[in-house]
Amino acid sequence: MRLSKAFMPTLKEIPSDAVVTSHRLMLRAGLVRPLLAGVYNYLPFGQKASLKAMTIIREEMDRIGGQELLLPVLNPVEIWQETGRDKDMGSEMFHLHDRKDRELVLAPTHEEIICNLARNEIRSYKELPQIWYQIQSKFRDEPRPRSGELRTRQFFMKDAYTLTVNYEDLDELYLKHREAYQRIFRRAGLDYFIVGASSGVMGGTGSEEFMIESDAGEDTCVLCRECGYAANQEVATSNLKEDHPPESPVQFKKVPTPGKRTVEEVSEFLGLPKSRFIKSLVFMGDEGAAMVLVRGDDEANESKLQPLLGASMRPAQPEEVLELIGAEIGFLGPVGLEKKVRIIADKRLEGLRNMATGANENEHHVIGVQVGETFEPTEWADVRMVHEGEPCPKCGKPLGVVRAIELGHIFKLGTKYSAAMGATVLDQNGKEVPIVMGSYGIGVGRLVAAVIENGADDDGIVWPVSMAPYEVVIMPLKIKHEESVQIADELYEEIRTLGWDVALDDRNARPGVKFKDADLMGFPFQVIIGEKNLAEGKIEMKRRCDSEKVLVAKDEVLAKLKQWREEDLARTLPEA
RNA sequence: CGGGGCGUAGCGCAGUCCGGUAGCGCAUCUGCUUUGGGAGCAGAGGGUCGCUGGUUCAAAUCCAGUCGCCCCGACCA
Repeated sequence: MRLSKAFMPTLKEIPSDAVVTSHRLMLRAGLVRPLLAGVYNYLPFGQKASLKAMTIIREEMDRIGGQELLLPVLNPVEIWQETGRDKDMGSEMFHLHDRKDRELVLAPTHEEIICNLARNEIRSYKELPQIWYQIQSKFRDEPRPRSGELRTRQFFMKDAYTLTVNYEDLDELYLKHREAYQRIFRRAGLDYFIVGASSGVMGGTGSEEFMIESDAGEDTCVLCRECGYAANQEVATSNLKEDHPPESPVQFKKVPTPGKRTVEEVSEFLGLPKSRFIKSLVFMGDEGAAMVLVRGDDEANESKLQPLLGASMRPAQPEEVLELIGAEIGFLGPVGLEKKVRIIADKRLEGLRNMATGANENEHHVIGVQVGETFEPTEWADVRMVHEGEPCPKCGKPLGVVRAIELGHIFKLGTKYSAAMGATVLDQNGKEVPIVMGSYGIGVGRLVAAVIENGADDDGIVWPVSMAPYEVVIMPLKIKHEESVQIADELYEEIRTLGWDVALDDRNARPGVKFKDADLMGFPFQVIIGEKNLAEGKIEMKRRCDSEKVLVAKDEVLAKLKQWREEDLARTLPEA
């Protein structure tokens, strides 16, 4: 690529509304431009980086036997009604109407379409297993697009689906995807980790996410540096022991607490530690209301509640609470409600003595509550949020909490979709069984952004060779100096014949401009051809990742480039 | 959807409080000089001040509405 002809609108100044590093750099380096909230133009250099990511993904998917196909983005809404996901997705799905006023949607994912294809075409277990994948635009009307490429409304995604006749085969293909993903992220140069995750609206029997640690991330993960336990905070657990010494029971009693609603306020008012409170939260779910109890110094984890309360779960409105219980939020408690409402108590409350909680009467609380005696919850569950420093559930060492970017998510779906849509095959016994499915996604734009986020410095992007739009830039510093230009041209042609992606900065620009752009755009290797060095038969080379600079003779440039390239690729080599 | 901020030239901003001829830097175009870390001089082009309505002799500026963008939260493969 001759940069004098390239469309590469780099920015000297930082765009004012870009906050996260990757977004700023993608704008400044001329990779993307916004069109509307959460929708971006990919300019040539951005597209080239995406293509590098897609190539890695394709190679690794093909390696495990994946077959690439392409499914339509435009879907009839009816197919989504079959599984009820048109409702589950709600306004996250884009809806539109065709000229005959038929309702269509833009696909946010493709389980239904895959299922439809399978039920039409697959009859026998002998045609299974199948691994199908595609790389293509997804549309999701996010409530709040943000952080540049990290959360958009239209984005490229590699989504893969496995079809098997039983769960053993699913487990095997799931593991294959897990390994393929490890290779993909390794090859992109990312220091990823894998966490157990919540399946959310996808459903199914288990899922794991591929994360990289980053302050720009939207997920929070709990990690044990000691034994390697890792989980999304949505599902993380810890091994907290009860920390209250045994003591003799306090008399159960109702006490006035005028105007004191929060645990904070009441605890100060009554002179009891927050850990002595039972926090009572009311949620609405698929089967009506439920009261959720956690200790006063704990937080309820709504992701853990979702499986218990169903897809429609949401916090109850103040009016709903008042109608249900007869008291306002702030004065709620489980005592006396056992017959009236489902009570889900966090396991940490089990057996606690002398607790305080709301009296279900405005301006009053009760003290001397003995859990299991004064009231008995409907069920026990782990519904609390795990925090930094709590003991690891596996080894007991203190847990760490980090922000992370989710790059990939793999799901064991089971038969949720195939059963709902009648996608069945005949098994070895001639019995009709629903196809067992798995689904596996990687956000391509997010992957590119994560690589930038991961490797940037004050001067700009630092691409690994594997992801760089161009691996080398040749920079004749003075375009009017014929010898510089001639040598630059020769090197450029020579490197091109190797099949490398090489750029020639033949712009008639001052050296400073070329240096700044080269650093900003993150070419892994710079070949700097200046008049003075050339007079001594030397050419300067700079490696972007560690700023190593060397002066070499002209005929040594290629050897040095090869060496650097090998070293760089070795860093991103997946384990065998 | 709740809270906050911002819309003035391609980009970054001032001007708005206190109404009175549309500004600055960078970028762009022309010419000359310059060429190892975002050049210098001289000249030039470019703006319905997001949009609609209102107040006023007069609105970028005041009032009302509306649209868009960003941030925090809610939500979320």
